[in-house]
Amino acid sequence: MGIAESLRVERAPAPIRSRVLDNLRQAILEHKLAPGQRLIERELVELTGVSRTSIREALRELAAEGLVTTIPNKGTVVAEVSVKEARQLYQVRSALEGLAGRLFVENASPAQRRALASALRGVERAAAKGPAAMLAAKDKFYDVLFEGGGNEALRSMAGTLHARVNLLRSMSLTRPGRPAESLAELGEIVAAVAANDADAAAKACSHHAESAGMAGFSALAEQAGG
Amino acid sequence: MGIAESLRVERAPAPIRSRVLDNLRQAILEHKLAPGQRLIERELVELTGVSRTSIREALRELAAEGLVTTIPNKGTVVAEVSVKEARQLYQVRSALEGLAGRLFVENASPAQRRALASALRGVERAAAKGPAAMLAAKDKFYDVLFEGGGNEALRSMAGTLHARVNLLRSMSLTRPGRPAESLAELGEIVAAVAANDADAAAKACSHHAESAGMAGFSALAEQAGG
DNA sequence: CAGCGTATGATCATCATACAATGTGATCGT
DNA sequence: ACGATCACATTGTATGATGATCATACGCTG
Repeated sequence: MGIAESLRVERAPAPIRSRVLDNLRQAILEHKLAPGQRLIERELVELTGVSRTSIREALRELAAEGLVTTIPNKGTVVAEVSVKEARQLYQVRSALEGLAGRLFVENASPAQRRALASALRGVERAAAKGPAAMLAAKDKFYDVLFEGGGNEALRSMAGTLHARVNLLRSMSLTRPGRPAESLAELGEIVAAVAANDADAAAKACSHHAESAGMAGFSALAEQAGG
Repeated sequence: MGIAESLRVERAPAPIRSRVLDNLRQAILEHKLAPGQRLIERELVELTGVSRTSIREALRELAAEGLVTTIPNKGTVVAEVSVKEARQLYQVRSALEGLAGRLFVENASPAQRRALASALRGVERAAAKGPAAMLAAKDKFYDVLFEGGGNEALRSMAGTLHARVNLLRSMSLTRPGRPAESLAELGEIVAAVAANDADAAAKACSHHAESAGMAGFSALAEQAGG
């Protein structure tokens, strides 16, 4: 690290509202706040210790991200994602991940390619430890993938998309056989990257996203049906 | 229209902040507010006649949409899109429009297919009237396209993306020969739709977006270079 | 004149408070 | 049981105050 970076004082005392925003977002993603749950401003004020102004501004941003829904004069609730909406979100996600795969092949550095292979091994190891660990490892895999593609806009859009489908996925990888299938699909991605085949990588990424969506839906259907 | 729709009273007294939001968004898209221009809260208060509270909340949403940039303790400016960012945005857009084309073939009703062909003829007519008219007609074309695909999430993401690249495109169709080229590409989309070939439609849509991006960039390069 | 420190003004960030508008549920009289 | 009415909770908007941060101008010193 050069002296310029080492001396740079972090220009981000992190405005309160963005810390509130981060906390709320995380709480939603971790399902500490369940979809449909009301977010009453006064309660948030008490919980966080910040003023209503800041709370409201944070809520506006969450609303723009699609993580909460605001009903005028009624209030704000954690967004609920219908199955239909989730299907749409997965379609979009599939398209974006296809692009991510292509860009990775086209732009990733050798180190990033190694990191992707390494992340795959991480997922393999995590697969044994249960769904939660595997999800975390997959997030890491995707981090590397999007990072290597070098497209910030893509990464951020995929991120908000991921957050939104996450509202629904409590059941993604709970189907027997799905983890192994998922692993195989990730393997194909890495293989396509190794072969430097952008089209194949795009297809593999897109296919994986689609297939993950399908798995979630059939789990959902079973749950609803049973 | 069924009785349910005909009796539905429009539940939307339109909170002030969302009207402010709409107005600001439109002003930005119409380049009445230029990229880089500062948006000073006090001035916005005076211009709009609403309180700072509402202004700030609207600005937070615009920031989440990527249309403005907020620098802590400094202020809010209309977002500036660098060429690099625009390239990334066009890549994403291309992927999304590819999906849109595929979904249209898969889901659009006969009426919507006719509307698409009709929209194409509208673009042809508008092409003679200059770039502005053609842009408007193309927006209409895309409206039909996304509508027919039936994916709301896709539509809305494409919308915000469109808004963001719009920050940069004053020169998209000003290149000689580009309008004709653009028309031909739209024609291919419609042809693929007529042939019910989802893959071809996806490719045609994606190609058109990509090619529009390229045209914009070379125009930009000329401008910078000359 | 270059460099430094200070004064000053503009603007944002946050907060506390107030009041109006709206929706919700309880109460009450019949 | 039914409808009107009232009370309460919550959001929507406005206002004023205070502190923080940044940009700029100014003046001092060597």
